Amino acid sequence: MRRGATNAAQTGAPTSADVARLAGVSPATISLVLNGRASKVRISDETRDKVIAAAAQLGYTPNHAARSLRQRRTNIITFVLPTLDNPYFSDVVRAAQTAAQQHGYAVSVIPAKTKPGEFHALSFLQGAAFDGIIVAGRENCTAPELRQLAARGVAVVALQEQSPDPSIQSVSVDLEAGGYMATRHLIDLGHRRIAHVTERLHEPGTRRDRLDGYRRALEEAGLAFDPSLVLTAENTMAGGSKAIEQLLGPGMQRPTAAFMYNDQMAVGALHALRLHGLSVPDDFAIVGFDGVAIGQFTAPALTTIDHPREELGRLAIEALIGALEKRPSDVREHLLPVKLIVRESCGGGKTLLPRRQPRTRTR
Amino acid sequence: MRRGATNAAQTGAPTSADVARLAGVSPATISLVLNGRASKVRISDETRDKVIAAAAQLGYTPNHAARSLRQRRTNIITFVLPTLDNPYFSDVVRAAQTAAQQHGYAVSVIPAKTKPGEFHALSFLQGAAFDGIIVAGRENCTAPELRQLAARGVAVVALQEQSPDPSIQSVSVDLEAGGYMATRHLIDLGHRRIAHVTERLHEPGTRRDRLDGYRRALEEAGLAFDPSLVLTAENTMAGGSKAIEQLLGPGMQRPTAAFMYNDQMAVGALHALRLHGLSVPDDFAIVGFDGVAIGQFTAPALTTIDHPREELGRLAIEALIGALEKRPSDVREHLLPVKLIVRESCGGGKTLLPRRQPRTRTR
DNA sequence: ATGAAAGCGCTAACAC
DNA sequence: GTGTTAGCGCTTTCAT
Repeated sequence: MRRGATNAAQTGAPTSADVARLAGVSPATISLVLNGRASKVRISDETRDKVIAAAAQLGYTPNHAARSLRQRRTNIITFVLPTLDNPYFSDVVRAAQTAAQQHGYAVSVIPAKTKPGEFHALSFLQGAAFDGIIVAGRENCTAPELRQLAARGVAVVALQEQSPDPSIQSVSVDLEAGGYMATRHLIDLGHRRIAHVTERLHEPGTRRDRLDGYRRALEEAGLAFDPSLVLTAENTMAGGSKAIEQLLGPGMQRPTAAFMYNDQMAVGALHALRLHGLSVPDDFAIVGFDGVAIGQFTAPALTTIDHPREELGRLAIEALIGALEKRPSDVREHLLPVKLIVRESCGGGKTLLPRRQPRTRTR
Repeated sequence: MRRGATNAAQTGAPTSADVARLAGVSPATISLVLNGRASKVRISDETRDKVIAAAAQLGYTPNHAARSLRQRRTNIITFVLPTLDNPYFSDVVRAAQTAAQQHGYAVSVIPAKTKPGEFHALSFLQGAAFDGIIVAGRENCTAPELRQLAARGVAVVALQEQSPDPSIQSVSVDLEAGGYMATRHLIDLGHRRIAHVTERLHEPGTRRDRLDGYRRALEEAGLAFDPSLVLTAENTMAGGSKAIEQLLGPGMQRPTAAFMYNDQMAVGALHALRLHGLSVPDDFAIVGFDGVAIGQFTAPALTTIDHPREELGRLAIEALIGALEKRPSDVREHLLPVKLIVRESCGGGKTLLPRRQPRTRTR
């Protein structure tokens, strides 16, 4: 039996044909009107109003899959994050979402931690239910799947990593400068044994990093680089705490300060120091990295390196949409500046004058 | 000119027809093999291998839009969160993702804060690029769009809220019990003026809440409910901080303890108390709510009400997939228990015995 | 100014 | 066992 009946009975959702029938026009007209192409003087006001009324009456919404199939685009941009734990990305994604919406794109987030050895978490993305993808996390950024996606025409932007593939853009903050500023701040405050706690990563980085800045600052001050002062730990508060435990353990020639991978790990560090009865900043100084909200609420408040997180998100979206809409850009890599925020965890920010101001933006 | 040429040239992605041509079979066979329906003795091993080889050679991946259109399903479940800020959801989503993957679904997250008055942030979801949706946040849960989605056949699960629509399931933790336990704990510790700081929400709740538990505990202890002790604030650390400021302001008959909406706001509370030179727990006690990681790292560590966040995520997915696959369930609402975790922010958890143990799970 | 028709890439029914 | 065919719901020439 041929069924001319409305599809709504089967799926619960009215189709453009349903609307067309109700309005007494063809499906093509529905499309024209609802996509605003009616403005090109093509559809009469009368028809337009009929269509809009019919669509409203039926509660019609275009089928996403059909539209994507036909147009070869989804208007969705996906953000791949290693974890939802870190409020850092919350700020980045929020700004990205705002920017994306202005261009007619929706943003969705997929938490995916690519584990070394295991199959890459990104493989399921191949279906490409999105037009573009912004990837954070070193392991995710270096996944071979990304290059495949790029080869298929999906626009790809890597956060904080540089890809050998020229079609993959990157948007980053200047981690090296941040590492330098953090370490330099501690040196200026008189510290000579300065530890650096970093994230345990299983892929080699592609860009100059916190550690490079740390080394540059030491070198500049004529301090020897001591590998035993560089620890890796899990990127969590507990990880930061453990690293400090280790630093304070027996047999260690204790540092007097630590530059932590991020504010989250710095919170853990403060905790460990407290447990050891050490006062911050009097007995031990801590510098964080990121500038996320929590740093203002710790005791003591965190001195940290602030990232322009909103700008990072906005820029990532703009780079992505540029690529998507084939506006060729000569800029393959965007590098954003960071700035030192002096709070309490290193002490006397206001009394001791730094010898010179590292490059930074000031409000 | 008719083009029989491979589509790969146009989009960068090979189609099933391309694979079929290379393997010397029909597109239907490709589908059969690649979807594992070959196991039904229908395809010869030889053909199967040819197909697999051809697909691998081309790097073929099925087009998501086409497949969704044909099958009327996407295998994607979307999580709508009011914000990515709160690590609470990080735990929930992680567990949900694990559970979903076991059933062959991918999870994506959309941060959407429905603002009262403004148009509902969920409206853009109408396209339904997903099979089911799990919604958190009161404003999101009460959005009329949800009922439309449900009517269209999208499975919907609300977190912490009950919908009048019977097709919308709910998965919640027992907030009322948590409120009771938190308040009761403070009462048992000798507090008589106990404040409650809650989130500023613009929609009426649909379920018994922290506040109800708070009132029940007061009542049971013969303490009068004092509306001036119940404050609303923004659900952030800063919001918690401000609320406490207000409580300590001039002209206030100060409480000696506060039960905070969640751990995040409790962190802000600790900060404000510190600024006022009050010692926690000696001068003022704080109970949090949630049990997120940060509570272990504050000074003092937070006494809190722990939620089974993993179970919440897992259950939400299972309820959703049950609905999706039309396994009818008589359970429309799932209620999960909470438990008190005594740390430092209320003092003497170990010395003072609660008069009776509220219902809770113990590990 | 509008309609007819083709087709995006896939899969489910039905032939053979 | 495998190929043929139809069609999911939409948009987009092209005709009228």
